[in-house]
Amino acid sequence: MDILKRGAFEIIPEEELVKKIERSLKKNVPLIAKLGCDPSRPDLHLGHAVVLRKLRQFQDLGHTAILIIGDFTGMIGDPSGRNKTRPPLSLEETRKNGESYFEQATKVLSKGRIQIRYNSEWLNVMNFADVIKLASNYTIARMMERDDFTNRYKEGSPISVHEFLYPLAQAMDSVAIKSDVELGGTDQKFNLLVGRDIQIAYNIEPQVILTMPILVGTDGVNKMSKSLDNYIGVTDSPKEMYGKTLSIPDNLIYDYFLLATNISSTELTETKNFLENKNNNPRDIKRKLARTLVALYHSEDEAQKAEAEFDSIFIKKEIPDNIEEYRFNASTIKNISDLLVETKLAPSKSEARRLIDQGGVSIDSEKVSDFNSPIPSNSFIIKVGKRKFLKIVH
RNA sequence: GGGUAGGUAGCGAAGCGGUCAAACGCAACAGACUGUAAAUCUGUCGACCUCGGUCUUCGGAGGUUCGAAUCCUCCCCUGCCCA
Repeated sequence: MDILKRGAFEIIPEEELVKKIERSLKKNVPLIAKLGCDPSRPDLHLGHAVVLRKLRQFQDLGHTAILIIGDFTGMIGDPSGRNKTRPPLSLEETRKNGESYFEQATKVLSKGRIQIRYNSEWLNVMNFADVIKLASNYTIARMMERDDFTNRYKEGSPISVHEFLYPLAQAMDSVAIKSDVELGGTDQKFNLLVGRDIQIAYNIEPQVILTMPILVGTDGVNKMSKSLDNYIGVTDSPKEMYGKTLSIPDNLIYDYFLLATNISSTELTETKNFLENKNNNPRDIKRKLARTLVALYHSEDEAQKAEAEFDSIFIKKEIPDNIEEYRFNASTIKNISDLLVETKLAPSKSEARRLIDQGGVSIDSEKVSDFNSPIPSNSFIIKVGKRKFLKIVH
């Protein structure tokens, strides 16, 4: 129970979870822990990992984890935290994303004691009468309790009727798999609670809900999300992961240790003390955080390398060793600005010119001053901005 | 169904016949600085070329005009009020 409570924001109701666990131990029947995944954005980041890691703990305690891939609900789009209607996706798209989601999720989850279910399995076969029956179990007033709906309504921005169906559809997932516990971020609280109510309406023992805090993104302000580009992806390269971690504001260090790593509670306390002592440089502990994260998703070895590379590029301002290579094709590329566009280092020629004008481009450590400069005839390394390198090979 | 207010660059939001590629804010990008890819400051931020220009944009399609994001017509989308 202590393990499960670590980092958790809320468990509703906690006593019920205790009872379920006791019963499970006595009868030797594992609990069913549910986690719904939104396959509309298939790239997982540390924010998703917070909940996945909690699910992993359930697995480690011998319970069954069920990942619900919302291939069907993905067509609706979760309105949580949104101020806009989401563009709907096709079933095929959500399927495909679901597969990649699973692949990434197993970086955190154990492959044993896990089930994957696609919710189109039961949602796609419901007919209109079934939907009406489902919808009759919930009221508009209760739907409107949700902040995002209320806000959008007050602001006068559109809310489509089908968006009301989202929490209900998600609740049907809980009915279908008879979940004992459902995990989610605090922003999912409403949806998870609807699941409880709908389970009761369908005469199923209601699930306990366990919410995890939302991980703040690298900008230190908003929740971590791909669309805000303040995320650290679970598939990010060691280099990226390390660098992004160092860019988080100092006040997030503790939360990241708590929510995104496995360090022991004694280490957590040490971290806290370290940060509270004004004589310490937070950078030191942040470097440890970055190493820990890289080690978790890659390896200890990679973590060391990433750190060494980071130091060499940003502290000593050297050029990294292993740079991506690009095979140069002389027929279409005449000058530097063409090259920037061709290699996607710049989105357009105007942009390429701007970069050069502003001194953002260099070749073998020499600033490029003229966008019409010819391409050197031997291989060279081109650098754009602070951290984009590309080796051009003839 | 009726009334009314709107749809402008990635987002928010000015503009309401020429001086508008379109103020301003945010985001983004580059530079300086820094332990950092943070903060701050400076610059850039439709496309294309010889930097002086050229071309395509302001929900969509037509029209008026020497000239339209700005006026007119029709259509599509959204909010609000009334039924």
